[in-house]
Amino acid sequence: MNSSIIIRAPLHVQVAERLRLMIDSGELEPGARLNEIDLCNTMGVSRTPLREAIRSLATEGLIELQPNRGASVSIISHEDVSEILPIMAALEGLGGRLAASYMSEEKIAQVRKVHDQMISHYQNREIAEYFETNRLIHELVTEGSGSQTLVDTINSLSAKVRRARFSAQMTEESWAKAVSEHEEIIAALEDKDPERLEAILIQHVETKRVTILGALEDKN
Amino acid sequence: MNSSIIIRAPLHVQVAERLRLMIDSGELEPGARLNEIDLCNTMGVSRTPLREAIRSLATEGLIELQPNRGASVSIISHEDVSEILPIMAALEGLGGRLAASYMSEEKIAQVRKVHDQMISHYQNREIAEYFETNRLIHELVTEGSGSQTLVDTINSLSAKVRRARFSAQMTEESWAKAVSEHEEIIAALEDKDPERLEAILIQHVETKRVTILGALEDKN
DNA sequence: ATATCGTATTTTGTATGCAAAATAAACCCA
DNA sequence: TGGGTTTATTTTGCATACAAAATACGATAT
Repeated sequence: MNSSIIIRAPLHVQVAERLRLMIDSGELEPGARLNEIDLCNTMGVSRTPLREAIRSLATEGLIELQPNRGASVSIISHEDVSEILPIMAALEGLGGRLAASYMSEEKIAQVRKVHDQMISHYQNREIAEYFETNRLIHELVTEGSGSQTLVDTINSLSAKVRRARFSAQMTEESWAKAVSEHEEIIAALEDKDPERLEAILIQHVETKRVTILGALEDKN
Repeated sequence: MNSSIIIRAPLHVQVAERLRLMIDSGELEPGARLNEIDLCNTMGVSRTPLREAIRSLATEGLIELQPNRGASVSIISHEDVSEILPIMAALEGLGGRLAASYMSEEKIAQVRKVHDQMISHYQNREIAEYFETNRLIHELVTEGSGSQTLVDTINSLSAKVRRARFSAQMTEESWAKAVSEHEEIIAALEDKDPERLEAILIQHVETKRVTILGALEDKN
């Protein structure tokens, strides 16, 4: 029996991943039209799997479909951010509350490790690495809730605001605030204090909301 | 200028709607395999739009995809319900909190009207009508939050548990409890008391969780 | 009778072709 | 020259055709 078979994902899945990456990285900017033939050429696939991938991303909300007029990268508005972040706050809060109760010691230690890395990235002003470790912490905490549905739901919302790409314009002040909140997060987690962790996470997302909206203001 | 042009939705959208209905109604049972050719014949469309629709429902989570092995209606497990309902509780709670603050008098009056209808359906033991008005009340309240994203997110989660189809097995007791909670919901809404409405809605979803899990127990 | 191997059939995955709609271009006429 | 209409081109929507994988079937041997 051979367990080293290479299972390659269906093309439409690969294409979807790649499109997600292109949108996430900004290679495909918000509002950009997706020309099927162009994308087929650059990806080396036919229109069928591409179109299937586009349909997927459309139901995820990353792309918008206009009948007979093709697809375009959906634009994240001021209002969208104002709607999405309170929802994320409630969900991250729920995740934290559950995580504080159910997370294993090993998992908590792992979060602590990533937390310390993040702090060091903060001190060295390595913004990309900071954001990645930051994201990872939130993911680990949410995973600690033990609810995959919760992880998925938050991820799906997070993917929409991620494209707002506010990190570059983060002020020294808001950055410091976010870091200090993270100190509280790790403390509440290690103390296994559900209510406190929930409250901090909700506050933390609120801080993020203000930061993002500030960044969007400046741009528009 | 002619505003009476018939804009027909793309086939893949129509097909997706129909599939959703078939899943919702139980015509396609959980676990049922979706044979593309059969479905094409019954719907009178080609495989292309059908497959696009299937991809959509898969990202919605109503359908599961197995590479080279087709799609099947995803099965809602005990664990899924236990994961989804706490999330819905948090979100309905958030929606209620916002609705109590921002909902217009007219909207509140509309909810009251549907509420009274629901009570009368309860008294007449018209279970289907009861569930429909019940669903509508929750939708109206959530809409009252003013957040379309919230409505969509809750709907997407709701769609997954709806298929658990526990209504038939609802006990007289749990039904009475749900109704009495609804009395509190409408009261808190008319009093414009955000905290109370949030608390009741969270409790209400908890009641629902217990009821559904009870029904699933009996079946399996 | 059953297990296994090989073949046939079905079913899914991907590419291509054709029709309809939308967009761009050319043209005409005031 | 500018507005509007007609024609050409591009682009999307849908159907079909072909390839690859999976499943079902049957024959053979034990």
